[in-house]
Amino acid sequence: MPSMIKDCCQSNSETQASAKATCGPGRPRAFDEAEVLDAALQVFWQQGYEATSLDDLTSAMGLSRSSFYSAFGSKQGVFIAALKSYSQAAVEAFKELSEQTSDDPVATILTALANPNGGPRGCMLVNCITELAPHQEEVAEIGRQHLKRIEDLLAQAISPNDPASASVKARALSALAIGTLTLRKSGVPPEQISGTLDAAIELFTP
Amino acid sequence: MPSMIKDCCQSNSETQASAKATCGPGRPRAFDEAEVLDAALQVFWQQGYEATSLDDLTSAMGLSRSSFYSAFGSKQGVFIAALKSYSQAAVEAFKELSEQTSDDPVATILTALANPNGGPRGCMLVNCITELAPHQEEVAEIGRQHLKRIEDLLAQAISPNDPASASVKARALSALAIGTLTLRKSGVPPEQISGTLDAAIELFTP
DNA sequence: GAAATTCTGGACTAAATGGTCCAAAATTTG
DNA sequence: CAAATTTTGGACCATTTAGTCCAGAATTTC
Repeated sequence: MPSMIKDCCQSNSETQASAKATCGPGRPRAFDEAEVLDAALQVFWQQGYEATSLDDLTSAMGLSRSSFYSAFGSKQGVFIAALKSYSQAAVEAFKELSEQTSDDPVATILTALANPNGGPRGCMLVNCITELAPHQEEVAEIGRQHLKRIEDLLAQAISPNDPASASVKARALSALAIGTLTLRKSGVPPEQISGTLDAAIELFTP
Repeated sequence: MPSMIKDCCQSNSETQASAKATCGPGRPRAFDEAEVLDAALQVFWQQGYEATSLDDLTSAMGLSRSSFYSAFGSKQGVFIAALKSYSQAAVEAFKELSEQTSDDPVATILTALANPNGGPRGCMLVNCITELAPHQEEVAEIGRQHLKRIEDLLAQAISPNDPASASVKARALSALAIGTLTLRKSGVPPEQISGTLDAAIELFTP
């Protein structure tokens, strides 16, 4: 029976993935959970869920199969954990962006939405919704929450004093941004996409 | 040496899939190629490429493995054939729609784009671009052509006398429609999506 | 009706899949 | 240093994967 009193370990990342507390005696974890989770994210992002194999994952994460399963339980497990972590980080980044931008925050956010960090891989969550939402309710739910947060951020940017009034417009704009991600994935050159986006922004914000 | 003179068979469908000419003596094909191709399309549409197994396909198409491979060559083979056939049919349908509609053709086309026959499965080509375009250039190319055709149709509807001038607007609108497909897939109720679309149309067509 | 030709079903293969398990090594606390 | 505890690597498993192959049935032309 461990004492459970001392404040535990270096678990600063607080992902809700593994319930295992690595306290007391015994060999400590040799990997940083947030780090390997991000590695898994990159692979899923690049290849999609079905096309990613266990070997792809473990080798990218630098984990043995045992460590993998003991830490995340299953392929589904890492996937959901990675997806949640992605959503959280992405929303956070957009929030900061909108707070830092003083003039024309709408254009700034839209441009960022349409040119995600992932580059041609697009938005991880949009990809996952397309691939999995119809068959995995949990993914659909994460997707809906994510989209909602993005829309709220946009509404806030459009009309800081009365965000509710801009909700429809915000949704339309986010749909527009999402659509451009598909254009990008199909190989349409970035300049053309930027042009399209600029024209749309002009129409939307008179 | 067959004579090669008589006009061949009942091959009215003209899909570019199988090079096999079923002329001369011998048992004729027991299935309609276009029909089974459509069956394959439905499965791919519902499940995606990776998630669809050979057994899924053959059982949906009502074909034995031998017939399947002799007719289509590979899983990739049917997939590409089905995708091309889908694109052709979809573009044709939109063209007819835009020609039949006299007043507000833009709204009509957009609404149709955002509410595809596939229902919650969305647009087959958008799904495939998201899943495969980054790794399969052929799919990307088919996707680009498809999108281009849709955009041209929209530009024509927006500005019948000078379509070129409306190309950017057309692309923005198609991006908007594509985005709403993702919203739909994530489970956003259709009424909300319609509302969003109506608002956007109003902004775009003053 | 006979020969020719093609389709059909099912058995088969080799590889890859997600997941399990255990002995050994490593690192902690006391 | 010793005991306790946990990670680790790799072997292992049953299942599924896309794709091949062949003997027999079916249907054509002549």
